[in-house]
Amino acid sequence: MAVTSKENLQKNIKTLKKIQSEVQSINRVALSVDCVIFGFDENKLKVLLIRSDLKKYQSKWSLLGDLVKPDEDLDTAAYHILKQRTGLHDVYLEQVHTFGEVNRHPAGRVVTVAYCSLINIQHHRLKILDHELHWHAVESITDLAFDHQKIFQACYSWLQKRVQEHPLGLSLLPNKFSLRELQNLYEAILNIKLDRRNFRKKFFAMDFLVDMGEDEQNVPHRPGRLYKFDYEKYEKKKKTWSGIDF
Amino acid sequence: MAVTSKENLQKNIKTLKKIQSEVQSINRVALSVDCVIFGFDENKLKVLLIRSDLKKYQSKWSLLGDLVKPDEDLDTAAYHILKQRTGLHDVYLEQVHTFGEVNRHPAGRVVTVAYCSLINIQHHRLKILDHELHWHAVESITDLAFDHQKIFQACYSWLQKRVQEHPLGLSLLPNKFSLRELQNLYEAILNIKLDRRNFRKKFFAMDFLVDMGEDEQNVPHRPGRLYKFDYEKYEKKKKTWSGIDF
DNA sequence: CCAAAAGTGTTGCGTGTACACCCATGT
DNA sequence: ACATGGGTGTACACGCAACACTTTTGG
Repeated sequence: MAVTSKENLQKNIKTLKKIQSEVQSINRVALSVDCVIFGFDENKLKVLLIRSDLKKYQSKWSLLGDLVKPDEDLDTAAYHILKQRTGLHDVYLEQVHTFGEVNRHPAGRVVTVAYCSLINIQHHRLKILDHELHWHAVESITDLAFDHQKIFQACYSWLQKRVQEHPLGLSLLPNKFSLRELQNLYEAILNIKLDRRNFRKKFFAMDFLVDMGEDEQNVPHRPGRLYKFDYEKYEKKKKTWSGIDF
Repeated sequence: MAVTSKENLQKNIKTLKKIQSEVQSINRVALSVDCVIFGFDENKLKVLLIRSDLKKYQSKWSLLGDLVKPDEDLDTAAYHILKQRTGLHDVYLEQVHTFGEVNRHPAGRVVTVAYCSLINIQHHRLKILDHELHWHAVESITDLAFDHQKIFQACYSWLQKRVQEHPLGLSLLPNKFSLRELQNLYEAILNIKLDRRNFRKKFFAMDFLVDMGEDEQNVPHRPGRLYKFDYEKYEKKKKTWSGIDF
């Protein structure tokens, strides 16, 4: 028993050393995060891009990304990019997928973790921090640098799916919004037309909208009511079972 | 014009070199994949685990994983593990999430990409390749090594959600199965009871089940019909819009 | 008073759910 | 014959989709 224990111990120390040396030696890759940052403006869904600085991709736009430092969590790295590029810190951010094809990057093996972020574009307007940054309508995005087109597409599809089952889309709107704005948002993200009355009924039936007692200002027609979303109520009531449905 | 172009070229070469050196130098981490391999047996959902070989976690079980080699795609690395540990190659495999907390692994910074895999446990029975491998019922999984409990939980939750909107669960059954088996599978994954008649109606209405013209064998009661799933038909008919529903 | 968008209800249809009886097989 | 689970149908409730008119505001 004692012997077995001692043998085990030595064996385990050996195994740990082996793994440590593997970890520290050749089996390493560069790791980056790339953020697909969505905004909503002029009734269009937009994405924030930066002009690529590599010759090979000179005329192309790319996602906002950076290498992950060895002492930095992935989520933290993604937040840093958001903060650095938009000046915003209170944003919706969620990991979507990791892209690790061997030859996806011209500078060597770089595995990248893609994050999807949703920001309120009005807030961002006040702090343009970089002249190489621009908002692009999603329909116009056709030819990004590296494999960023693929990453963008994955995040966009992810958003279209996710927005139907989770109220994350509201992060794209101001805190107070009209039902028209909300509907425009869904129509823009999903690229469909929705019936105004049914949309309204739907959201009121969910019972997560709080009447702010205020109306729109400066519109050339009858002003709409403003609402906010009650996230607390949502968290309590959110469903777990919605039925099998392929 | 020519000057500008030349300047650009030199600037770009410089930038590329800078990035390359960053990629090749300190900013590197070890990368692994971990597979949460689900099986279905005795009407229970099970997970394939291996006895951890590190002292600190001596008595604990862990997920099947390995370091990603510098010239290996992520998906490929996951497939290798499946192949190596189960002998199976034709399995359902999908990336779920990447875990990158700085201190998640005792051997140093290791970022891991979690994959969820579904295998037909009957097939696997024939090829037990490693005596340290065991199937565990999901309810009994409470204390895995490292952060594997968290990874497992993420994959299990992912599966519970995904199985409601995609027929991936059928990968856990034999090619021919009875409706009872299918229902047991869903009840096990979702941990709920379902009405037999409504379940039946639901699946027949989807119209993806093909009657094999055969019945169960060796059951101590009336044998049930056997069906297979028509994946081709599913691929054509699968829905894209199911409505906003939080 | 005109334009433009807000606000409001009803009806039909399809889908989910609850529920009970007869049938086929092995023992 | 009996025990066990297979196989079927109906009725009700609810949610979604289709659809038109009146109201409020600014110009």
